[in-house]
Amino acid sequence: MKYDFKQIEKKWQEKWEAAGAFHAQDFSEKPKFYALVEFPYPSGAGMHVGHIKAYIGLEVVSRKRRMEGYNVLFPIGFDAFGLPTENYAVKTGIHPRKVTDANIKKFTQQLQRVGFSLDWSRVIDTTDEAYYKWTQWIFLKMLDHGLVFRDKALVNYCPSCKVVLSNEDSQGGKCDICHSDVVQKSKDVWYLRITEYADKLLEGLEEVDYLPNVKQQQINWIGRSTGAFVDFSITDIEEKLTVYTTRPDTLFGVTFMVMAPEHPVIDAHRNQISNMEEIVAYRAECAKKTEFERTQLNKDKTGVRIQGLSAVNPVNGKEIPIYISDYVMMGYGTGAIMAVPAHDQRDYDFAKKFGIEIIEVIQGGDISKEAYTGDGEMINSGFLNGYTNKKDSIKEAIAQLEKMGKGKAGVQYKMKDWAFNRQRYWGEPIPVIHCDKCGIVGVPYEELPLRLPEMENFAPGTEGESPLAKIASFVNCTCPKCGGKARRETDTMPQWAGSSWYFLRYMDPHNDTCLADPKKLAYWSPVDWYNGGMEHVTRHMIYSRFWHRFLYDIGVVPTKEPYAKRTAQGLILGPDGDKMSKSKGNVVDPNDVVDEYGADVLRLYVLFMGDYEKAAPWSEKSVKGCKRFLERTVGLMDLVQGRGVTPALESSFHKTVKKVTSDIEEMKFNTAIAAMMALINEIYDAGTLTVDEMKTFASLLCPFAPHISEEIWEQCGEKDLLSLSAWPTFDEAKTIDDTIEIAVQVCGKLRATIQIPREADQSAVLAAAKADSKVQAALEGKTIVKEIYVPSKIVNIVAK
RNA sequence: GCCGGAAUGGCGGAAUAGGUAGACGCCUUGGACUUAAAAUCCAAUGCGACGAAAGUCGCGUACCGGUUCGAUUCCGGUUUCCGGCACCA
Repeated sequence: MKYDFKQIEKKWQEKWEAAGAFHAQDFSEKPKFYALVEFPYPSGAGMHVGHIKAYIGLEVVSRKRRMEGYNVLFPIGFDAFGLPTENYAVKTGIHPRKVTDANIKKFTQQLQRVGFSLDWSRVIDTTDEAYYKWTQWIFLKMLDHGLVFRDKALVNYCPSCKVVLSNEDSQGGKCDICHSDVVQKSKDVWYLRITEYADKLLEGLEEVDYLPNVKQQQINWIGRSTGAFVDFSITDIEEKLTVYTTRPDTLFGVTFMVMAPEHPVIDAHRNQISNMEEIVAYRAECAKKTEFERTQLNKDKTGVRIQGLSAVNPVNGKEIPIYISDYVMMGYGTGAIMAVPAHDQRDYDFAKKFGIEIIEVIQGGDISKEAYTGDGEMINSGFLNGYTNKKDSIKEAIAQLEKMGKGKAGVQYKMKDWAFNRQRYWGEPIPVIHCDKCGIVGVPYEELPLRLPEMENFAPGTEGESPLAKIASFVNCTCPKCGGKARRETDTMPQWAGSSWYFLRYMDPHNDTCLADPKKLAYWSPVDWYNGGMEHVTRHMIYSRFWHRFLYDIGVVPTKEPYAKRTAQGLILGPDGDKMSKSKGNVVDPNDVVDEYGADVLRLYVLFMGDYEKAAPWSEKSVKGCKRFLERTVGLMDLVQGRGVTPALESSFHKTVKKVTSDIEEMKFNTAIAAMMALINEIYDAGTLTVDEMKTFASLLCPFAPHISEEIWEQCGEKDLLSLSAWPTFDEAKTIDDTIEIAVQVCGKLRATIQIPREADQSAVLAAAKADSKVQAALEGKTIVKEIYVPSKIVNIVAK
């Protein structure tokens, strides 16, 4: 038999398609299995091999599960709204719709050439109005439930892209898209109240099976901390200054307070402040710095004392100064802190610079050198003196504060509300109308989808306005409530919107009366296994978990959590060991590999190159090794004779079936393939195998290299598709050898290996070990002190 | 700085409820086939020393130390690298 991969791969892809082999059945009698991979953004560059790696893991699992009798849903779609396409449209004048369609076509063709067992009847496209109708619907539901609000805020603004960016999109002070410097700008911003779901998102993690580091990253992202809100009175004014602290027990060590420069208390009491000019100047200085600069310059503390206002420590009545400094953020806690320089390094640095008193309240460090943040006995602390346990002292401090009416226990999160608008064309229009009389009014549900209007110039307006603002017919409308003249919102939703619920749409992709039929949602939910990149485990996963939990709360979806299990694949690095990127020119195109070696070789190599969860560099040489393996597999056909079992191979077959079966479930694809390679080497040594063994081998190989496996299956006389046939089984008893090899050590050093019957007892094994000539040589002239036998593993004889 | 994860031959990587380190593949070397090359097949292949050879001995899982009959695996410390968060009070 010849290995003509081009002809074989085309043949089987057509047969699978004609048979609808991979279409999921709604409401089948079989157990369901929903495998989800992160749908791609269809960029103009097409897919690279990293995409293949991201999908191939669950592709193998899905193919195996189908053979095991599951009703498998393994869908794909396209997350097609987004800036790169729009930027391309601005540059070339080609409509994003056309660009998107062309890119989707290219991605589809690439995916199909690799032979993925995806259900192509359920493809979704987030830019399809039949899809984004429901994205808008969910937004309106959130608006109805008070989870949407609008606020003027300093936002991250990219002067080059002319868009407002979320904190997540502007990390490191650089725009995620064009990498130019981000500046601060005051804007009206739409927010989703994700912070209201912080505890639910945290609790939900307890019931899901995510990789431990994925869970940990989400916990850190949400950033829950417990502590207390403490009220400080301010001299001569009524208002109190409330701070948040995780260590209320250090209150006796408070020697000053710090507010964020923009704190509203300052403006409210400007008349009492004698150095307002100095404060205004400092504010101007801070505004010039981007958030990135603010956080980078964390060594050198700057600030200004507010002259005319001072605070009173609620536990000891001491009057203390108040400063403003940009090391305190308006966006976390209350925008003001109580400073405990003896036990917080930032406060310590500030106190040293401004010559403020430092009072030690926890023993154990040397506060002449640095702040002490460890544990120890409380001192100089009135009613808290003598406490040595942090938990107890905090508890006592809160109890006392509550008694005095000066404070209460509280919780804070690092996670912020989700800025949910972009001034861009290629996104879902936010379905909201501004009415002078009625305020913000949602577009009526029956008017959805609110379509993206046609236009020709996609360049954003100046000052970060959306291109949609230029279309009068879109902007001008009537208020659905009062019927008066009104203006339509012109901002669109961020890239993350469409991907926050796409996994639900796959369950019922063509429904036009609801986002998905509740019966189908009930059948398929939740996603059994979700695989994707580590870069998406915080933003995308937390956003989508938030949307899903909201939909659960309003009775739309049947489960609290969308994803039962989450894994992540490692990157494929370029042949040079660097991250693949267009600019470095080290990108490997899957089409090139398929052309030269075939889809089965590509699939096998991506799985074999290393631990699936770790990064590994591409190696063309090693690709050839996988090709050899498939050629040797084809070559087995020449050795086939007879039926039944080849005695010399029987145990090896059972062992390999066992190993491949369990390795796939653990995503240890590399060792599964290694086991099949080892088996094939054994078969060549034996020089013969039966048709039945050949078929078993093809079945095992099918999830990895399905085209050649189907071909072999057919050549063995089978009429039905191997992809829909049964997964091989093994007999545990036949994986156990009668004769086992035991290593014999003398004083911990390996001296010999002996063959013994499995059931041999300890004395027989030790006798055999001592009878070995090499062991005897090592024991020569020594007396045996101790003999250790670990059944079926090792003998160690200790001698002096 | 904080939170995760990792470090094993020339290379990608196997093996951890403590038990023969280096499976499988790549590279390399020798041989077979061939007019020749490619492909294929067979053999060798952690490092070092001795030996004509069969072989023998020693050293080896980032580094230092510990527990143990026995440590890549467990414990303490150090270094380096990768990922995430970062003035979060």
